[in-house]
Formats: sequence, structure tokens, C-alpha cells
Amino acid sequence: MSVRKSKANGAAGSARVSRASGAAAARHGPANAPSEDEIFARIYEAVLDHRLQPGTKLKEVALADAFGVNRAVVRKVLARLSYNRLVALRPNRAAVVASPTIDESRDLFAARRVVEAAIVECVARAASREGVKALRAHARQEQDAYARGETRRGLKLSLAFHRELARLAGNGVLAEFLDQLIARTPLVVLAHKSTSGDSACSDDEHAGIVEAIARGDAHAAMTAMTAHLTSLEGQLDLTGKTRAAPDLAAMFAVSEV
Amino acid sequence: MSVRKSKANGAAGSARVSRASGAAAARHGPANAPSEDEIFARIYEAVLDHRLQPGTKLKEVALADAFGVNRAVVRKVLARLSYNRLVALRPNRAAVVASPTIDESRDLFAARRVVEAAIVECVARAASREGVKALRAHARQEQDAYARGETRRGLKLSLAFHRELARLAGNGVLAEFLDQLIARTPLVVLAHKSTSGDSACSDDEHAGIVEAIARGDAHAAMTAMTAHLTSLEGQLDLTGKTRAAPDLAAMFAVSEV
DNA sequence: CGTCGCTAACGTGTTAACAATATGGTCCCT
DNA sequence: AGGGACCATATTGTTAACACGTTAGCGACG
Repeated sequence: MSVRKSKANGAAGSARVSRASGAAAARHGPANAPSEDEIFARIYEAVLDHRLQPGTKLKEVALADAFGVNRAVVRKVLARLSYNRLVALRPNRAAVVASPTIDESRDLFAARRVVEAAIVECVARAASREGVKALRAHARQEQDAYARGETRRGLKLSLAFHRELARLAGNGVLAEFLDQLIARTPLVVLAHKSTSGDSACSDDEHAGIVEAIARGDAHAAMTAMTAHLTSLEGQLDLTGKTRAAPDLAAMFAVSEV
Repeated sequence: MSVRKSKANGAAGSARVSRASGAAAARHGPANAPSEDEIFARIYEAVLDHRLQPGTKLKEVALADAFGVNRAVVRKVLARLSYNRLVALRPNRAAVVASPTIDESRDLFAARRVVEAAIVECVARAASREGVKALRAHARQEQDAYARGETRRGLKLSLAFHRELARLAGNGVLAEFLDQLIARTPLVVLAHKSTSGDSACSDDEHAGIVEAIARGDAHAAMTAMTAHLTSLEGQLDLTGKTRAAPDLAAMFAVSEV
């Protein structure tokens, strides 16, 4: 994605922190000012962890304060998040975590079926030994996480499984697009999940997909993937509720994973 | 909350222009400062028209000067263009018009085959009378433009044809993604076209797709679309050359279409 | 003669002050 | 007592100055 990484971490970093109020900066760790990418990831993971629910207002100064960075940085992060449809930014109003509509959710899953069917087809046709091995290991790891009750970790691994699949397909453009779709999925699920049951990718279905790929059975793999996504979509319903949950500083300070 | 609002638009706009140096602003027109979207569109069309070739440096101050806006606006536009992979922005270096690699070009066409096959399938299955009619009219218009020798206009209509198809499919997410792919395609073609022949969508192929849709023959429509894209891809080769073409102010000032 | 190091200009990245707008409370009027 | 307009505050949007890094030209040295 964006090529933004190495900048004035050393001297400028500490100077920046000292300015942005040592109190807020100190709350999330020593004197490290998170980079743009880190902030992006933090907010994204907050959505994954249900700490940020759809409709939550993301005020620039509050975020800047929470992360100990400048408002401009927050602004860029919010722009990126808005590109990915994770937040909606309204002119002259605070940005909010996006609240995907029912239609958008349906379209999202339909798009994933199209893209991921093509991806597993590619992978099933040109599957290397190592690739299949890595996929099996991935599915196993995921299963373990769920078995141990580490839901958050399991969810992340589930997403990573789909990403790994896209990587193996060898089409960078498609992989990049799927990345966007995957990023939006948890938000859609969160916004429209039917019950409190943490709807995640079932590991059995992932395993089934891997086995079809290992057999080189492209048709079976595509069918399994389509069914998998349809089953995921089936866990949703049409109720949409929003909640407010401020105090971003505390929220992000806690999870120093 | 209804009273104090009717003033800001006019005043702010003119104030902005007056600051940004009347000389530069005057070069591309009277006192209108283009919006962010307009600048985005202008640059995008410049790529379409081969006025901006891959590798051309896009300096922030030069662009800001050419359009008569602030550097911050240019910066946001460049970020958006970079998100769409039309420009590459390198840290602490001038942004350049992207030079798609061979692999990227191949992946792009493969992705388009996947997405557009799914799209025409949807359209063929649920095609309304009006939709087919609009498509036919579109193809006709396109053909006329090419017949009249209006290559630029024909190219734009070709792109619009694919966009219209995506719109008719009714999947907003997929349409949005295809939009990105379509936007990148001219750049890829420009970067790797085999000869000087302006490779554009053949209108005959478009017409064939429309007729398959009109018949409700999803399979034929998908085949036609896939073949169409493959034929387009076939017009490319693997030579990559870059040229420099500065003086952005004059370039954008000329085309006050 | 080629190559390395230095210096100055250029261009991007960052920051903080300023301007404009929405929001929420309060007061007045009906 | 209820509703609407006004004022104060909070928050976003814009602007210009500054700091940093890169690039290119030039001179010295091997």
C-alpha cells in the first residue's frame, strides 16, 4: 500500500512527544510515537476486537492525544481508513466508524465469493507442496487458538488464512483487493451479527478447502469456498444498532499487546 | 441552527483564490479554484490523454501553482491517486506517474477477467429492458465516436461502457473495485502498448457482449467478455520506456475542455 | 580521467496558528 | 410550558512558515 515508513523517529520523535503533552503520550507507553501505519493497525484491530463499534465518533484531537502524535497524522490515518470504508468522514463533522448497510454487506459477501472462488481455483491448479503445507499449518494453528478459547487470536488467524490463500494465488492485484474486502468483513459482521455468538470462520470449513486444494480439485475448492462464505453470511441478520463508546485514550492505552 | 450559514461558501472560495497567487490561478481560467475532485479528474484525464506519461514527476508546488490551490490540496489528491495506483509516492521524493510492471499488468487483466465475468453474468441473468437498451445506446455512441475519429472521446466511452455494466450488475462493492481496475488499465496500456496504434476497446466486441446479455445467455456473455479482455491484453508487449514532460502549468492550462 | 566527497538548491514532511463550521446550552418570546 | 433563535464552545478545515532529507553540480583527489 502506501510506502510510508522511515522518517524522523529519533530526534524528531522525542521532540514531538514532548510537545504533544507528555501525559497522554505516557499513557500508552514510553517515549515512542507510533507511526502512521501503527496507528492505522491499532484502530483496525480495535474494530476487530469490538472495542470500536460502528457509529463511534473518532475525534481528531482525541486520537492525536491518545497516540501522542500530531493531528495531521491522525488525519491521514482517517483518510486511509475511509478509503477502506472502515470509517466514514463527514465534512466538518467528526469521523465515525462506518456502519455498513444491509445492501453493502450483501454485496461484500457476493464480491468475496467471486474473488475468493477465483483465488482458490488458481491455488488448486498451481499448488506447490510447500504452499499446501503452509495452509495446513495455518488451519491447524487457527483451530488450536479457538480450542484454547483465544477468540481474538483465532479471528485474526482466520483472516490471515484468507490472506495467505490470496498470496498463494500469485495475483497481486486480486490479493490487494481481497485484502480490502477482508478488512471490511469484521465490521460488517459486527454491525449485523444475529446473536452475541462470535461469528468466525469455522476451522473445519477452512480445513475442507485446504484438502480440496491438496487434491488439486479446483471445482471442489471453489464450491467449498463459496459455501464457506455463504455460511458466514448466513450468520447475519438485518438489525442495525449503534452505540457510543468514547475515551479513546484509555481504550488504546489498555491494549499494549 | 438555520440562520447563520448562508455566507461562507462565496467568501471563502474567493479568499482562497486571491491568496494563492493571482498569476498562476489566472493561467487556467478566471477566479475558480478547482475542488479536490476536479483536480483528481484533471490529472486522471491527463493520463488518459497521454499527456502524462509513466515516470513523469508530479511536484507538489508545481501542481499547486498550476491549479491555483494550496499544497495541502495537491497532497490529498496525490494520496488518492496513489491509493488508486495511478501515481507512486516515494518518501521525501517527488511523486511520479506510476509505471506498472509487466507482472502487475498481467495481474490487472486477470483480475478484470474475474470481476467482469461475474458482472456480465449478473447482468445477463437479471437484465432489464431499459438496461439492455442503455447498453446498446452506449455501444452505438462509442462506435460513432471512433468512426468520427474522436479517439479520446471513444476511449472515455469505452471505459464508461464497462462502468455502466458494473452499475447494472447491482453490486456496489464490485462496481467500486472494477472502477479502480478500469482506472488503472489505461496506464498499463500506455506503459506497455506494442505499437503506436491506440489500443482501445473494439466496439464490435462490446456489441457482441451486449447481444449475449440481451439474449440472457450468461455463459456466452462471460465468454465474450473474457475474450474481449484477453484480446485487449494481447495488444501489449514487454517494452517499458519512460519519458519526462514537465511544465505542468501549461499542460493543464491548455486543456480547458 | 574517473571517482569520491562537499555544498547549495530544491522538494517533501511537519508543525502550529488561524479561519470557518457544527453543536449544545440558554434565553426570550409566544 | 414549549419552541425557536442566539451565543459559547468544541471540532474540523486551511494556511503559511519551518525543518528535514534528497538531488545535482562542482571541485579535489587518487
